[in-house]
Amino acid sequence: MTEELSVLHPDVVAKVKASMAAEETLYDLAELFKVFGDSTRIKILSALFQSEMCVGDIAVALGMTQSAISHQLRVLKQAKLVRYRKEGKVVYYALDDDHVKEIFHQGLNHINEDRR
Amino acid sequence: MTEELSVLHPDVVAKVKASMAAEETLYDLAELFKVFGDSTRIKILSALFQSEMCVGDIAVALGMTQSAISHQLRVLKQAKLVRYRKEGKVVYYALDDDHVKEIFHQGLNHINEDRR
DNA sequence: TAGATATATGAACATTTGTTCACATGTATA
DNA sequence: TATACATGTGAACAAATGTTCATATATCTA
Repeated sequence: MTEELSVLHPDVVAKVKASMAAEETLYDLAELFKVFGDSTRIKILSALFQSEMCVGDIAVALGMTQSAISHQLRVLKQAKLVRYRKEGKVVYYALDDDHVKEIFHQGLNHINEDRR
Repeated sequence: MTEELSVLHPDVVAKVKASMAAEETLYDLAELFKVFGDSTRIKILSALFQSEMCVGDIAVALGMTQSAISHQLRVLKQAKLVRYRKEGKVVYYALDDDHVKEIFHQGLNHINEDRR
């Protein structure tokens, strides 16, 4: 960042900078997408698309360790993408809101478009 | 993955596994979101939201190195999130399609919902 | 043609991240 | 109450990732 960069289009740069969302908002947005950007977490979300599930069953469905799933569920929980309810020693996880589904579907749209 | 996991709800697991998208599709989806999951790339996309821009101006607008921007533009290009056109020695980048905007906005919706 | 400018790229380095392993916590049941 | 079971969690390790630095490539202009 120490290099000297000349501005080719000062008007454009000024207008663009003025129109951009707050630094913090963009950071939060990147953090949100980061959560979607892991195949284990995407698989978990995809599974919960169908119905709520407990931790052990998710692990079996994905062929992964209970511990790995639990770690990732924590990430999804912190991002408010999933919610949970306890029933005795079993914990059931479910998608938290419909934004998850919509973000998911928009992503699929883009991917399918690529394959035309 | 060597541990023994018992299935608590065999019916649910079977139904969920049957309903999930193909492994490869979910992998590609995660790869797509991974591209959105970096604040530099999010800022670049956010900037291009307003108008097309050349590499140097993006660097100035974001206060970052030309090299860093160029590296990230390559990632965005590979994911088909941006396209470019050359005009002499200047290269202008722009958003590739509207899915980018929609995914972006869905993400913002989720974030704003969190702040209620 | 030589030099300046805009962009691209490879290697190196530090940081982040996901899984594993071992074990802690909490709950049901014999 | 002791044991089994479901889940959560910290530390360690390997792999992936983003930036920097140096330099390559391409194009314009004096």
